[in-house]
Amino acid sequence: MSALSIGRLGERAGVNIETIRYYERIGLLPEPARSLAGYRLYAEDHLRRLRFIRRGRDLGFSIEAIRTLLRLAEHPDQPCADADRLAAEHLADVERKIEELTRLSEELGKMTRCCADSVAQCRIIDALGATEYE
Amino acid sequence: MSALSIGRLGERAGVNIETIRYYERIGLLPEPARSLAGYRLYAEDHLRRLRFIRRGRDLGFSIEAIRTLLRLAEHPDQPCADADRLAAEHLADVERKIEELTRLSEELGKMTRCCADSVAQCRIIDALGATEYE
DNA sequence: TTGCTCCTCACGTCACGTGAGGTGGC
DNA sequence: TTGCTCCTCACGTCACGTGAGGTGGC
Repeated sequence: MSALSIGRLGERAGVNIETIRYYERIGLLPEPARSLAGYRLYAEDHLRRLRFIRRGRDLGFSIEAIRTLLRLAEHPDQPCADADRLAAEHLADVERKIEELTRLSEELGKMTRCCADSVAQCRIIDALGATEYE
Repeated sequence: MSALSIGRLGERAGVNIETIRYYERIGLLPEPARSLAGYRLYAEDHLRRLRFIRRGRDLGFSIEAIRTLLRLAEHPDQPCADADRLAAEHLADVERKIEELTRLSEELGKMTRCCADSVAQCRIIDALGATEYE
């Protein structure tokens, strides 16, 4: 059971060192023990928790959502309606964003690969209202 | 040709007042004339420019991209290859983001509406690695 | 001694929005 | 006088990343 340095922890979890310190500052990751020189010494449980956080971030959950999910994960006997609701809300957000971006890419698609040769005939500048300039 | 107050300008362009002052600070919108009391007095050209900026933002262009597009719009005689490239790059960004979010929504879709009743069997917590906790 | 890891603290990022505290105009 | 608009300036947002200046460990 050797302790992990912050560098090793970051490597194993795929998380930047400063990000780990940031998670500690905001109370997402518990403060680890320290060596005599003041180096952080992490246990296996820190690694599990940090990986949990990272997967949550990869899935696009906010820090506050992850905070809630971590609390839930610590109480396996409780109902998981909260987790279900968090995930459903997040999914709805993601789907809304996809719709928005799809509309956007259609707009942009109309504009690109257009240009005759000069800005005066440019559909991009045109779409932004540049024809009102002279 | 009456001048517009910042409030009227914001209304007509659909832009928040503080955002207008921010655009002025970063040099995106030229400094307007001032009344004796120090109130900003905008001309029609400011309105056109601000609408151009707003449409660009609505299309998801960065401030720096808009800065370039504005410069291009002021030179209608020049080739518009730069505008074309900016729009194409932006479109590629948007499409990449759509793909990412689509993958993400598929992941989330697998997780939601799952829960038997307790966190112990929760697919959401499970997916985040909570089973490694006990 | 060298080079690496670690430490803290402050500031930067992006594009704004909010809030404090005050003044001018009808 | 009232209420509205405007003014400046500083700080907050989100989730970090970077950089300064320094120290410990092999």
